[in-house]
Amino acid sequence: MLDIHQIRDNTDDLKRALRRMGVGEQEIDSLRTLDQEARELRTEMEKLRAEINSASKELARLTAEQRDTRRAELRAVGDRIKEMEILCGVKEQEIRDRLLVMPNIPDPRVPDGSSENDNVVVRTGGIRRKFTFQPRPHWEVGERLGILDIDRGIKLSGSRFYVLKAAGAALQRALISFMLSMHIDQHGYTEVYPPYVVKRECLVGTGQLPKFADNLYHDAEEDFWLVPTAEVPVTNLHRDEILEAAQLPIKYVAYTPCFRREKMSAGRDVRGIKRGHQFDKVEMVRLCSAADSNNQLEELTANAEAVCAALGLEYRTVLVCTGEKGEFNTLQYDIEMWAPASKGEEGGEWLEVSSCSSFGAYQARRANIRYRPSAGARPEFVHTLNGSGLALPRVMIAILENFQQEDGSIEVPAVLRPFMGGRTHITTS
RNA sequence: GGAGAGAUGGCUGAGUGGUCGAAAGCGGCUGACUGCUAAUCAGUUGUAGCACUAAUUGGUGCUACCCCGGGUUCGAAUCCCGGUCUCUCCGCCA
Repeated sequence: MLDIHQIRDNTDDLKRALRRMGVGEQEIDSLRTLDQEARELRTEMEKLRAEINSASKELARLTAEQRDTRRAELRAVGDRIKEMEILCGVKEQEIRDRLLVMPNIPDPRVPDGSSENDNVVVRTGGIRRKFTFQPRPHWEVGERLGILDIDRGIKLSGSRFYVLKAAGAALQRALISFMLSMHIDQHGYTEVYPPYVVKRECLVGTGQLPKFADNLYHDAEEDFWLVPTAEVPVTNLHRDEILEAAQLPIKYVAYTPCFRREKMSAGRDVRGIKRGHQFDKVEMVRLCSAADSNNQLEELTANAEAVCAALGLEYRTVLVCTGEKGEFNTLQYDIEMWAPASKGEEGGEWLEVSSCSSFGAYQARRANIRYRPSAGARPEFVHTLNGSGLALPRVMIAILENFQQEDGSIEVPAVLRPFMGGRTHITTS
């Protein structure tokens, strides 16, 4: 969330910046008024409380008779404080609630726009594969080979679930192992195995709550929440902590399943395995100092691109526009892989396999993650970043569609073979 | 799941209604002494909010914070209620 001081002291700059994210000026003005009112109340209350405190100290030294009259007066003051406390509490809660859903200030580099057509391609990699036959969509390739079973996924759990079998399950597992190894061994990340179920504070910390509760699976009995991304447990590892400057940057990588209700995308991407309620992802998370976060984002994005390149798949990196990016990040790069048959009859499309974002201090302020710039100095909020490295189903789609052979088999990307017992092809037998 | 014990500042740990933001020790910082280190001695040492002050990274005051949330009281670390977490013992279990 934003710092209330920013709203107080830099109102005009803030208005200008947030207008790009669709926040009206009156929204900020009313927040300012609310803050002003709450502070006046709070100041008044503190004065009254000071009166009681000093009077109470005297009271201890008075005789029994002297106390009685004074007591009655003080009790009346106490009652007034209680009334004000309630009123002030309501206002302060309102401020907090509104700050928690207010978007972050976008980086000046973020392009304005309302749809993916306004995203800017900043890099491309790999080469497009040429087919001597009509490539089939992944659901056909997978079903024919007996490695993908969508019908039985639906039987077990309903729409947007699927089953991977035999070499399909092995391929996904190989991808996970390969990605983790790469980030750990070549990119210097520390692997984390976090809980897949977290408390509500974690989701408030990274921003999913309160605004996006709709997209989360929730166990009401224990108030447990299934993680929609490893970003949530991993970023929250250092919630309410003060880190040493020497520890930064911290680089974590975690493989987890992700659970999402996808209510908002009902009817979209229903074919195949592109969008499910449960999917696997390898996620990178970084915590760093404010001065370092630009570099950290470039590095993190490069780490995700390295996976695409190693697999030998065509990809591109886009700078996401104001209307399409996450509301709470400052800057977002999406990495997309080309899937030649993912739209069935209509042909191919770019699939988002990674989203790499920098959040500035926005999440750190929510989750209270700080660091001490030098010994004895005041703690400051860290900057947080995260990015997929990568999301499994879409990479599976890209592999199934790009590496399919005319005979219906799939060539296993060379870098994955060591993780699949040296296997070079997935065939029906 | 059952029974019991506990939660205090960076750490250990006292404190059972006012003089407690909190003893003592450790640690940290500053200074003195010493050729250096160590030792010793003296001083100092929590966080946040707000107001005032306009002071080249400050100063003064007030408020809040002794796990969290309520309550009693003129006054709560201390008493009462609810919750969370930790530890020990028993049970169960991959």
